[in-house]
Amino acid sequence: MSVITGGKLKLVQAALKLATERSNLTSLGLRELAREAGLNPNTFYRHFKNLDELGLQVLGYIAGEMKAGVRELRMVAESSEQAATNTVAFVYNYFLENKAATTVAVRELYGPSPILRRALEQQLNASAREMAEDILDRGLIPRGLSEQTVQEISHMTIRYILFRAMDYIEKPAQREAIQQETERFINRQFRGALLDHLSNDELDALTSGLAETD
Amino acid sequence: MSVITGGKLKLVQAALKLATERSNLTSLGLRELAREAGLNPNTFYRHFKNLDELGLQVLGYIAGEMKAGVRELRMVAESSEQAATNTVAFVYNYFLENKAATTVAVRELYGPSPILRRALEQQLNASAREMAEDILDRGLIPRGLSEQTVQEISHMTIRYILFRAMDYIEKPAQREAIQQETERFINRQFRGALLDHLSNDELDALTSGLAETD
DNA sequence: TCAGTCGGTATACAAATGTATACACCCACA
DNA sequence: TGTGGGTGTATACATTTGTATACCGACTGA
Repeated sequence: MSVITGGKLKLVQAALKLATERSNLTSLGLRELAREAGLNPNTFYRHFKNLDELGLQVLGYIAGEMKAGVRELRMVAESSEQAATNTVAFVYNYFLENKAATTVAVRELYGPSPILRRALEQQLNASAREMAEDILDRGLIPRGLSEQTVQEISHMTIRYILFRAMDYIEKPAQREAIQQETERFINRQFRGALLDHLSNDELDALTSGLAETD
Repeated sequence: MSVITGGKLKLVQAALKLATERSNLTSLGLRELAREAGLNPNTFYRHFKNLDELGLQVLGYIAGEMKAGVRELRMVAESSEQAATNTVAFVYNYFLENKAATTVAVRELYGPSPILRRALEQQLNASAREMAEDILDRGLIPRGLSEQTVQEISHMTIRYILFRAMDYIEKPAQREAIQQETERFINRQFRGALLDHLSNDELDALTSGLAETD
């Protein structure tokens, strides 16, 4: 299970910190890193062959944190009726408490290193599958949606929330609004999907009695 | 109107190229840049005070390209009935033809420089407003949605498409799928919004006759 | 014709970087 | 008891970086 400790942990955490406040993982300097970790530059080589290897370890570290978060998330959701609202709030709060990891993930997802990108994408896909499973198992959504549709929407939602989390983190005044907006996003996706197979005319017929009242 | 030419243009294009293939704008080196542009390092100072200023110019350059694209886009959309499909295809194609600018935009939107981020965000917000206006003016969406709702959905859609464009660019085999998925995304948002003010029970009643058939 | 500005170059230098080599301490284990 | 590996340090060095100063040709306007 090789848990990271000591100087190695210091370096990984330093990387996370520096990548957040200055740039991305792949453009960190070895000496810069050692300085932040309070170690001698050469100590780096005791733990990593090069900077790429460090990057992968950092992602592994992030993945570990995220997994713990998701597990906790499931437990909270389990004990709640108003799943959508509470889950969205919880997810954002989770990102807020893992600001550095979230920032790095967002930046590396479309960053310059193919290795890191692929690793992150798989992580996100796994989360989407899990979310879809969860939704289906617990019957949280309107009836009548195929598994494939739920998966697709989960996939979109995960990505949407991840990016939105950056604004959530950095604009405290808008947190409430972002959270509500995200709930609307999710609801619209699922509800809209119920109407996927309707033509525009059929849609008109169905909704002719409705008009937005606010 | 100060159009960029000569050595300055070479530097801006070099920045775009290097930022795409290696990292982000803010981590470029002055000498690296000059080398790529085939110029003496000190020539940089003839055009820019520092690297931040270069970054802003690059964003301006990108914004210019984007604006031209949007104008062209409007003309295409004008002459089409099936607006959604053609527009989505056109937008992705536009990103494809401006790969470097798109990549840099995605990376800087949540990158380390607040200045660049703010500039980009304003650019995106302007695009969203324009999209919303366009949709409302031309009556492209189901009746019954407030202007505010259309704006919100435009906002979400612009961002969604921008990020999705990265996959579109880099995974040719998936382009068709991404395009269709995006169309579903947009339709679901607008159609789902029609049902915003329904409770879950009302929704059940309305859709009880419907079942996904594919 | 000539002075001035613009875009570009050459040279120089202090600072920072990645890395190699050699040394020091601690702990396990034979 | 000693010996070997894991972790950290000190010193050194070639390379690269940002930037300062000075020089050069072309174009422009008086």
